[in-house]
Amino acid sequence: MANVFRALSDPTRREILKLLQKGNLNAGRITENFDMKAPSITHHLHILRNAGLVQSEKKGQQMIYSLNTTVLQDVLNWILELQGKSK
Amino acid sequence: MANVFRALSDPTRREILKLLQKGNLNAGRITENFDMKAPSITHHLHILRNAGLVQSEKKGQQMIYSLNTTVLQDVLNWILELQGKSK
DNA sequence: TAGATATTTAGATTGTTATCTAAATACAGA
DNA sequence: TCTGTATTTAGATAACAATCTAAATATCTA
Repeated sequence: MANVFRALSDPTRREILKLLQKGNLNAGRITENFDMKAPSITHHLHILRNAGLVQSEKKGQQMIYSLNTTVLQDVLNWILELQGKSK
Repeated sequence: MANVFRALSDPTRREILKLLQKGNLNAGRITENFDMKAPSITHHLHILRNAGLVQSEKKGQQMIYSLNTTVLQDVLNWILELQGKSK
């Protein structure tokens, strides 16, 4: 879960997640949304993938990224527990 | 809200919050729980305070820290929204 | 197969963060 | 007022993270 928290701590990565919420995107499309070079986005995607927050699938020469929110459940529970609103 | 995410991204700080959930503590008591020198804990407490996650009150020569979970609501909503379970 | 496009990898640079030691500040009690 | 205790501040160091350029890899299409 530490990986998830660390991944979420960066604003670019949070914005990537928001983009993917609207639908799957390839790396190029994601990059278009930021004032940043492609390798930097690749780096962020790698961290997100490592945290389990996104999944990737190769489709021809493109890499399609999709959101995976299941790992957020732990984070959610952690916060709820801290708030004393659960468990 | 970015400050909150950044504050939560560190494991020591998350543990501090967990400690404070059980009750208010002065800086010394918090420090006892970690294998770390006092100035480092002060540093973490400063970041937590900046994020609004803790409050502090001077009591004699001690500084009493307490948990404030109200700022977690935004984080919670952000996550729920990403999960598509709200808004 | 050659050239174009999409993405990633490698390596460098820069900025940020966590930690430490030493010193400063604030307060309490004799 | 002096001494001890609690906490923070200042400044240094080392590890980590974000970004870039250049190059490598993979795939598509003519």
